[in-house]
Amino acid sequence: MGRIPCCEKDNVKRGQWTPEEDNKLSSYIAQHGTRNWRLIPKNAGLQRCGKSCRLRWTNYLRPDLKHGQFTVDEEHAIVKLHSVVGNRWSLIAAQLPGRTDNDVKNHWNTKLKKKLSGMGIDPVTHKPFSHLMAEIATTLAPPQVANLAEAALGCFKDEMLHLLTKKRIDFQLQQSGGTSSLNDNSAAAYNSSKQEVKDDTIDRIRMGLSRAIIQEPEIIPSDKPWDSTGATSTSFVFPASVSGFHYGASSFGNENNGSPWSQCTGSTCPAGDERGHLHGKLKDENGEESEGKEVRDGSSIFNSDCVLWDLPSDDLINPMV
DNA sequence: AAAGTCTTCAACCGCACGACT
DNA sequence: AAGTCGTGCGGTTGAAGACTT
Repeated sequence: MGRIPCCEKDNVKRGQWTPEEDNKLSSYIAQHGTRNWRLIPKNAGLQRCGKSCRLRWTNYLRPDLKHGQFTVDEEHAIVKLHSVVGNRWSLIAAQLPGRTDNDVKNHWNTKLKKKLSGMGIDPVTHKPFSHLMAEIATTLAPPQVANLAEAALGCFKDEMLHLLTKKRIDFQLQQSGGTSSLNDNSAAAYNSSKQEVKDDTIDRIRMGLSRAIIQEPEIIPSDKPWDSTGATSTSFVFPASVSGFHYGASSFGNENNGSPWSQCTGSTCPAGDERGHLHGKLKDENGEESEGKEVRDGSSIFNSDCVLWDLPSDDLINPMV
Protein backbone atom coordinates (compact mmCIF):
# COMPACT_ATOMS: atom_id res chain seq x y z
CA MET A 1 0.00 0.00 0.00
CA GLY A 2 1.69 3.22 -1.09
CA ARG A 3 1.11 6.46 0.63
CA ILE A 4 -1.27 8.95 -0.88
CA PRO A 5 0.36 11.83 -2.78
CA CYS A 6 0.61 15.14 -1.00
CA CYS A 7 -1.61 16.75 -3.60
CA GLU A 8 -3.56 16.12 -6.79
CA LYS A 9 -0.86 16.58 -9.41
CA ASP A 10 -3.31 17.49 -12.14
CA ASN A 11 -4.76 20.42 -10.26
CA VAL A 12 -1.59 22.09 -9.14
CA LYS A 13 0.55 24.62 -10.88
CA ARG A 14 4.23 23.93 -11.21
CA GLY A 15 7.32 25.87 -12.19
CA GLN A 16 8.32 29.41 -11.39
CA TRP A 17 6.37 31.33 -8.81
CA THR A 18 4.82 34.66 -9.79
CA PRO A 19 5.05 37.75 -7.56
CA GLU A 20 1.29 37.45 -7.07
CA GLU A 21 1.64 33.92 -5.73
CA ASP A 22 4.50 35.02 -3.52
CA ASN A 23 2.32 37.78 -2.08
CA LYS A 24 -0.55 35.42 -1.41
CA LEU A 25 1.67 32.94 0.36
CA SER A 26 3.59 35.53 2.34
CA SER A 27 0.52 37.34 3.57
CA TYR A 28 -1.23 34.08 4.47
CA ILE A 29 1.76 32.88 6.48
CA ALA A 30 2.12 36.28 8.14
CA GLN A 31 -1.44 35.91 9.36
CA HIS A 32 -1.70 32.22 10.11
CA GLY A 33 1.81 30.88 10.43
CA THR A 34 3.15 27.75 8.81
CA ARG A 35 1.06 25.05 10.41
CA ASN A 36 -0.05 22.25 8.10
CA TRP A 37 1.46 22.88 4.71
CA ARG A 38 -1.13 20.69 3.04
CA LEU A 39 -3.86 23.15 3.93
CA ILE A 40 -1.92 26.32 3.27
CA PRO A 41 -2.28 26.46 -0.53
CA LYS A 42 -5.97 25.71 -0.29
CA ASN A 43 -6.59 28.37 2.34
CA ALA A 44 -4.30 30.90 0.72
CA GLY A 45 -6.02 30.50 -2.64
CA LEU A 46 -3.01 29.03 -4.38
CA GLN A 47 -3.07 26.28 -6.98
CA ARG A 48 0.11 24.82 -5.60
CA CYS A 49 1.18 21.70 -3.82
CA GLY A 50 1.78 22.14 -0.09
CA LYS A 51 5.26 20.90 -0.52
CA SER A 52 5.92 23.48 -3.19
CA CYS A 53 4.64 26.22 -0.86
CA ARG A 54 6.88 25.04 1.94
CA LEU A 55 9.87 25.05 -0.35
CA ARG A 56 9.09 28.48 -1.71
CA TRP A 57 8.73 29.87 1.80
CA THR A 58 11.78 28.22 3.34
CA ASN A 59 14.09 28.79 0.40
CA TYR A 60 13.00 32.19 -0.81
CA LEU A 61 10.27 34.10 0.98
CA ARG A 62 11.31 33.77 4.61
CA PRO A 63 12.14 37.29 5.83
CA ASP A 64 15.31 36.22 7.62
CA LEU A 65 16.95 34.92 4.48
CA LYS A 66 20.12 36.41 3.10
CA HIS A 67 20.12 36.76 -0.68
CA GLY A 68 23.18 37.33 -2.79
CA GLN A 69 26.80 36.33 -2.92
CA PHE A 70 28.41 34.10 -0.34
CA THR A 71 31.21 35.79 1.57
CA VAL A 72 34.69 34.34 1.82
CA ASP A 73 34.04 33.53 5.46
CA GLU A 74 30.89 31.67 4.54
CA GLU A 75 32.77 29.71 1.91
CA HIS A 76 35.42 28.77 4.44
CA ALA A 77 32.75 27.63 6.83
CA ILE A 78 31.03 25.54 4.20
CA VAL A 79 34.17 23.73 3.11
CA LYS A 80 35.26 23.16 6.66
CA LEU A 81 31.89 21.85 7.73
CA HIS A 82 31.64 19.75 4.60
CA SER A 83 34.91 18.09 5.49
CA VAL A 84 33.32 17.03 8.76
CA VAL A 85 29.73 16.19 7.91
CA GLY A 86 29.79 15.62 4.16
CA ASN A 87 26.73 16.42 2.08
CA ARG A 88 24.49 17.19 5.02
CA TRP A 89 23.46 20.54 3.72
CA SER A 90 20.90 21.30 6.36
CA LEU A 91 23.52 20.86 9.07
CA ILE A 92 25.91 23.13 7.25
CA ALA A 93 23.22 25.71 6.49
CA ALA A 94 22.26 25.77 10.16
CA GLN A 95 25.67 27.30 10.88
CA LEU A 96 25.21 30.04 8.31
CA PRO A 97 22.52 32.49 9.32
CA GLY A 98 20.20 33.42 6.50
CA ARG A 99 21.34 30.62 4.22
CA THR A 100 19.28 27.61 3.27
CA ASP A 101 20.38 24.08 2.62
CA ASN A 102 19.46 24.61 -1.02
CA ASP A 103 21.67 27.70 -1.20
CA VAL A 104 24.59 25.90 0.34
CA LYS A 105 24.11 22.85 -1.83
CA ASN A 106 23.93 24.92 -5.01
CA HIS A 107 26.94 26.98 -4.06
CA TRP A 108 28.92 23.87 -3.28
CA ASN A 109 28.01 22.15 -6.51
CA THR A 110 28.57 25.14 -8.76
CA LYS A 111 31.52 26.92 -7.17
CA LEU A 112 33.27 25.34 -4.24
CA LYS A 113 33.68 21.89 -5.71
CA LYS A 114 35.43 23.36 -8.71
CA LYS A 115 37.52 25.63 -6.54
CA LEU A 116 38.77 22.72 -4.48
CA SER A 117 39.44 20.62 -7.54
CA GLY A 118 41.37 23.51 -8.98
CA MET A 119 43.49 23.54 -5.84
CA GLY A 120 44.23 19.85 -6.35
CA ILE A 121 41.95 18.77 -3.55
CA ASP A 122 39.37 16.06 -3.90
CA PRO A 123 36.09 17.76 -2.89
CA VAL A 124 34.66 14.49 -1.62
CA THR A 125 37.42 13.39 0.72
CA HIS A 126 39.06 16.80 1.15
CA LYS A 127 42.39 15.20 0.49
CA PRO A 128 44.88 16.25 -2.15
CA PHE A 129 44.54 14.12 -5.26
CA SER A 130 48.21 13.22 -5.12
CA HIS A 131 47.86 12.08 -1.55
CA LEU A 132 44.89 9.92 -2.48
CA MET A 133 46.97 8.28 -5.15
CA ALA A 134 49.84 7.76 -2.71
CA GLU A 135 47.50 6.36 -0.10
CA ILE A 136 45.94 3.91 -2.54
CA ALA A 137 49.34 2.95 -3.90
CA THR A 138 50.57 1.84 -0.47
CA THR A 139 47.85 -0.78 -0.37
CA LEU A 140 48.36 -2.14 -3.87
CA ALA A 141 50.86 -4.41 -5.48
CA PRO A 142 53.05 -2.68 -8.10
CA PRO A 143 51.20 -4.14 -11.11
CA GLN A 144 47.93 -2.90 -9.72
CA VAL A 145 49.44 0.52 -9.16
CA ALA A 146 50.44 0.68 -12.79
CA ASN A 147 46.94 -0.27 -13.85
CA LEU A 148 45.48 2.32 -11.54
CA ALA A 149 47.74 4.99 -12.92
CA GLU A 150 46.68 4.05 -16.43
CA ALA A 151 43.04 4.20 -15.46
CA ALA A 152 43.46 7.54 -13.74
CA LEU A 153 45.29 8.83 -16.75
CA GLY A 154 42.41 7.78 -18.95
CA CYS A 155 39.86 9.44 -16.72
CA PHE A 156 41.54 12.79 -16.41
CA LYS A 157 43.52 12.99 -19.61
CA ASP A 158 41.01 14.90 -21.68
CA GLU A 159 40.21 17.43 -19.06
CA MET A 160 43.81 17.99 -18.12
CA LEU A 161 44.88 18.27 -21.72
CA HIS A 162 42.23 20.85 -22.31
CA LEU A 163 43.25 22.94 -19.33
CA LEU A 164 46.97 22.61 -19.82
CA THR A 165 46.81 23.26 -23.52
CA LYS A 166 44.73 26.35 -23.01
CA LYS A 167 47.10 27.68 -20.37
CA ARG A 168 50.10 27.01 -22.46
CA ILE A 169 48.66 28.63 -25.55
CA ASP A 170 47.62 31.68 -23.57
CA PHE A 171 51.10 31.89 -22.13
CA GLN A 172 52.73 31.56 -25.53
CA LEU A 173 50.51 34.24 -26.98
CA GLN A 174 51.48 36.54 -24.14
CA GLN A 175 55.15 35.76 -24.65
CA SER A 176 54.94 36.51 -28.35
CA GLY A 177 54.51 40.19 -27.73
CA GLY A 178 50.80 40.29 -27.15
CA THR A 179 49.77 39.51 -30.70
CA SER A 180 46.42 38.18 -29.80
CA SER A 181 44.86 37.67 -33.21
CA LEU A 182 45.63 34.38 -34.88
CA ASN A 183 46.69 34.76 -38.48
CA ASP A 184 47.38 31.78 -40.69
CA ASN A 185 50.92 31.36 -39.46
CA SER A 186 50.06 31.62 -35.84
CA ALA A 187 47.12 29.26 -36.34
CA ALA A 188 49.53 26.72 -37.73
CA ALA A 189 51.84 27.36 -34.83
CA TYR A 190 48.87 26.93 -32.54
CA ASN A 191 48.01 23.59 -34.04
CA SER A 192 51.53 22.29 -33.99
CA SER A 193 52.10 23.50 -30.47
CA LYS A 194 48.82 21.89 -29.50
CA GLN A 195 50.21 18.58 -30.69
CA GLU A 196 53.46 19.24 -28.93
CA VAL A 197 51.69 20.16 -25.76
CA LYS A 198 49.58 17.05 -25.95
CA ASP A 199 52.58 14.75 -26.12
CA ASP A 200 54.53 16.67 -23.58
CA THR A 201 51.56 16.81 -21.25
CA ILE A 202 50.99 13.09 -21.24
CA ASP A 203 54.57 12.61 -20.18
CA ARG A 204 54.17 15.17 -17.47
CA ILE A 205 51.01 13.60 -16.19
CA ARG A 206 52.63 10.20 -16.21
CA MET A 207 55.56 11.57 -14.26
CA GLY A 208 53.30 13.31 -11.79
CA LEU A 209 51.25 10.22 -11.17
CA SER A 210 54.34 8.09 -10.82
CA ARG A 211 55.80 10.49 -8.31
CA ALA A 212 52.60 10.57 -6.34
CA ILE A 213 52.48 6.81 -6.24
CA ILE A 214 56.12 6.20 -5.47
CA GLN A 215 56.47 8.81 -2.79
CA GLU A 216 55.97 7.53 0.73
CA PRO A 217 53.45 9.78 2.42
CA GLU A 218 54.42 11.03 5.86
CA ILE A 219 51.03 10.52 7.31
CA ILE A 220 49.55 9.96 10.68
CA PRO A 221 49.21 6.34 11.75
CA SER A 222 48.18 4.73 8.53
CA ASP A 223 46.48 1.75 10.10
CA LYS A 224 43.35 3.74 10.79
CA PRO A 225 43.50 7.15 9.18
CA TRP A 226 39.78 7.71 9.61
CA ASP A 227 39.52 6.50 13.12
CA SER A 228 37.04 8.59 15.02
CA THR A 229 37.73 7.29 18.47
CA GLY A 230 41.24 8.57 18.69
CA ALA A 231 40.44 11.83 17.04
CA THR A 232 43.13 14.39 17.43
CA SER A 233 43.91 17.57 15.68
CA THR A 234 47.14 16.15 14.37
CA SER A 235 48.11 17.94 11.23
CA PHE A 236 48.91 15.90 8.22
CA VAL A 237 52.38 16.32 6.81
CA PHE A 238 52.29 16.05 3.08
CA PRO A 239 55.05 14.71 0.97
CA ALA A 240 57.08 17.23 -0.92
CA SER A 241 55.05 16.73 -4.06
CA VAL A 242 52.05 18.23 -2.40
CA SER A 243 53.73 20.66 -0.08
CA GLY A 244 51.92 23.89 0.22
CA PHE A 245 48.55 22.26 0.25
CA HIS A 246 46.11 23.55 2.74
CA TYR A 247 42.69 25.10 2.66
CA GLY A 248 44.65 28.28 2.67
CA ALA A 249 42.62 31.36 3.26
CA SER A 250 44.65 33.08 0.59
CA SER A 251 43.47 30.55 -1.93
CA PHE A 252 40.01 31.90 -1.34
CA GLY A 253 41.12 35.46 -1.41
CA ASN A 254 41.45 35.98 2.30
CA GLU A 255 44.56 36.80 4.23
CA ASN A 256 43.33 35.34 7.46
CA ASN A 257 46.05 32.75 7.67
CA GLY A 258 45.56 32.10 11.33
CA SER A 259 42.04 30.85 10.85
CA PRO A 260 41.22 27.34 11.84
CA TRP A 261 40.12 26.95 8.26
CA SER A 262 43.70 26.89 7.06
CA GLN A 263 44.53 24.05 9.41
CA CYS A 264 41.85 21.79 8.10
CA THR A 265 43.75 19.53 5.82
CA GLY A 266 41.21 16.84 5.35
CA SER A 267 43.45 13.87 5.80
CA THR A 268 42.79 13.48 9.48
CA CYS A 269 39.09 13.90 9.18
CA PRO A 270 37.83 11.51 11.78
CA ALA A 271 34.24 11.60 10.87
CA GLY A 272 34.02 10.99 7.17
CA ASP A 273 34.24 7.84 5.18
CA GLU A 274 35.50 7.56 1.65
CA ARG A 275 32.35 9.18 0.32
CA GLY A 276 32.44 12.03 2.76
CA HIS A 277 29.69 10.54 4.84
CA LEU A 278 29.74 10.12 8.55
CA HIS A 279 30.68 6.97 10.22
CA GLY A 280 28.10 5.56 12.48
CA LYS A 281 30.46 5.54 15.42
CA LEU A 282 29.67 8.60 17.46
CA LYS A 283 29.69 9.03 21.15
CA ASP A 284 26.34 9.48 22.81
CA GLU A 285 25.77 11.62 25.85
CA ASN A 286 27.03 8.84 28.11
CA GLY A 287 30.27 8.66 26.25
CA GLU A 288 29.24 5.34 24.76
CA GLU A 289 29.92 4.75 21.14
CA SER A 290 26.80 4.34 19.14
CA GLU A 291 27.41 2.41 15.99
CA GLY A 292 25.53 2.26 12.76
CA LYS A 293 22.70 4.73 12.76
CA GLU A 294 23.56 8.22 11.78
CA VAL A 295 22.32 10.99 13.94
CA ARG A 296 19.90 12.95 11.87
CA ASP A 297 20.00 16.28 13.66
CA GLY A 298 23.76 16.12 13.91
CA SER A 299 23.84 17.37 17.48
CA SER A 300 26.17 14.67 18.60
CA ILE A 301 28.58 15.57 15.87
CA PHE A 302 29.13 19.05 17.14
CA ASN A 303 28.64 18.43 20.82
CA SER A 304 30.54 15.24 21.29
CA ASP A 305 33.73 15.29 23.32
CA CYS A 306 35.54 14.37 20.17
CA VAL A 307 37.27 17.44 18.82
CA LEU A 308 36.72 17.53 15.11
CA TRP A 309 39.02 19.39 12.84
CA ASP A 310 39.84 22.15 15.27
CA LEU A 311 36.19 23.01 15.13
CA PRO A 312 35.21 23.61 18.71
CA SER A 313 31.50 23.79 19.27
CA ASP A 314 31.94 27.35 20.58
CA ASP A 315 32.68 28.41 17.03
CA LEU A 316 29.36 27.18 15.86
CA ILE A 317 26.60 29.65 15.46
CA ASN A 318 23.94 27.09 15.97
CA PRO A 319 25.14 24.30 18.19
CA MET A 320 21.92 22.46 17.44
CA VAL A 321 21.38 21.23 20.94
C1' DA B 1 24.07 38.92 -34.89
C1' DA B 2 23.07 34.19 -34.37
C1' DA B 3 23.89 29.73 -32.71
C1' DG B 4 25.83 26.84 -29.51
C1' DT B 5 27.59 25.90 -24.92
C1' DC B 6 28.05 26.63 -20.11
C1' DT B 7 26.58 28.12 -15.55
C1' DT B 8 23.45 29.13 -12.08
C1' DC B 9 19.85 28.26 -9.04
C1' DA B 10 14.83 27.68 -8.20
C1' DA B 11 12.01 23.99 -8.08
C1' DC B 12 10.85 19.24 -8.12
C1' DC B 13 11.10 14.35 -6.72
C1' DG B 14 11.36 10.42 -3.90
C1' DC B 15 12.71 8.71 0.35
C1' DA B 16 13.15 8.63 5.38
C1' DC B 17 11.89 9.83 9.89
C1' DG B 18 9.05 10.94 13.90
C1' DA B 19 4.57 11.80 15.76
C1' DC B 20 0.18 10.38 16.04
C1' DT B 21 -3.83 7.26 15.83
C1' DA C 1 2.23 -3.22 15.79
C1' DA C 2 0.86 -1.16 11.74
C1' DG C 3 -0.78 2.51 9.06
C1' DT C 4 -1.15 7.50 8.11
C1' DC C 5 0.40 12.05 7.97
C1' DG C 6 3.41 16.05 8.03
C1' DT C 7 7.82 17.42 7.47
C1' DG C 8 12.79 17.48 6.36
C1' DC C 9 16.47 16.06 3.53
C1' DG C 10 19.59 15.28 -0.39
C1' DG C 11 19.84 14.40 -5.30
C1' DT C 12 18.41 15.88 -9.69
C1' DT C 13 16.32 18.64 -13.33
C1' DG C 14 15.44 22.25 -16.43
C1' DA C 15 14.62 27.18 -17.55
C1' DA C 16 16.94 31.35 -18.03
C1' DG C 17 20.73 34.10 -18.42
C1' DA C 18 25.72 34.57 -19.42
C1' DC C 19 29.34 33.58 -22.16
C1' DT C 20 31.84 31.88 -26.27
C1' DT C 21 32.45 30.81 -30.98
